[in-house]
Amino acid sequence: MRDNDQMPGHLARRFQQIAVAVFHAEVEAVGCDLTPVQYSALLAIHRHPGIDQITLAGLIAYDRTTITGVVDRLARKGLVTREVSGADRRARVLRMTPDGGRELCRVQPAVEAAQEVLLSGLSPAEAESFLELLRKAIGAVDGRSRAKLRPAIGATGERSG
Amino acid sequence: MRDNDQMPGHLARRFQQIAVAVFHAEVEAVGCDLTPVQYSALLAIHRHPGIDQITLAGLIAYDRTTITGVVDRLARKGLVTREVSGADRRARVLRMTPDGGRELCRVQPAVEAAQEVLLSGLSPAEAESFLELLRKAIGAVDGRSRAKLRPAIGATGERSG
DNA sequence: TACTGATCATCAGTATACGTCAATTCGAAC
DNA sequence: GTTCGAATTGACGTATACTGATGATCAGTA
Repeated sequence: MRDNDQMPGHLARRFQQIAVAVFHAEVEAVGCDLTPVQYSALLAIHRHPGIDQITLAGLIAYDRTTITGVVDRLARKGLVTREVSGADRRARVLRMTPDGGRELCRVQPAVEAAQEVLLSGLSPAEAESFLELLRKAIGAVDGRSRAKLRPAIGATGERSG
Repeated sequence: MRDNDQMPGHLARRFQQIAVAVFHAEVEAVGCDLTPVQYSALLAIHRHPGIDQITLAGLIAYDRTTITGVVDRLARKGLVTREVSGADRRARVLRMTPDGGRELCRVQPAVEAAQEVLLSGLSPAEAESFLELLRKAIGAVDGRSRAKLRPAIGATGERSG
């Protein structure tokens, strides 16, 4: 039996745990109240106005049911609007409000700072190599997070909607 | 604004998300019902019989309030026992049951398999380099989260204060 | 004995994450 | 026009994770 620091799964959990804490600290420091997931969603909605929730989930690799709560909280803060689509009344059309735009601009430097803190233990060359390997590792097993889901539904990230 | 691919925080979340899914798949395949966190806790209790919950939390870098629920579920499955310590009536002494030992043995190959799957996109040299950088990055920012890594003081997990 | 501060476990509240199921709606076949 | 399969969303249950608060206990002190 290996030690915990030999287990990529454990290290992944630990790194992500710290990443969330660092994000919270940096974002709070600039007076914003956004979680990492809420930031990702807000950014995606900004880049894809009128997106529906399923497509949004695919874009940032979230579970479909998780998006409901995330969007709910963003809407409650007045950062996005969620309206029934005219073309497809099942779908909810998501748009960023002016308040959402301001919040996104305001939080941006904090997000950048958080990413730098996370890699502060590595030299620039090491950081680059680390991200490269991380992307490579993810790429090889991407789609595994859907392994237990019914196969009929589309893959994460591509819905060409 | 960077793309998600350039954000270590996002990549960390994605990698961890996949790690959990792969773990679940492999563990289910051998007929076990353990989450990654439950496995870590069970292994730590096996290695430190009589450990209390706070020390356990420090060993595997969990939040102290999370441990309550994790141990609760392990106890409900009959894999560990939780009794009030004779020396310190605030503390709960944790021990693995024979059933817990059997479950741990049975799940071990699945856990190993999951770790291999996670790194399947990397060559052995790359995998080693990746884990090295991951450990280094974590080491530099460890302590930023509420759940800090704290090595056990005594061999059996006694913390004397 | 009583007070004080620290420690251990737990609970309430919030948020992420996933699976299952139900309700609604859409598109297409009948 | 109604029925049927598919798709979108939401509700509910379970698990992890952290903040803040509380109760119980321990150790030290007056």
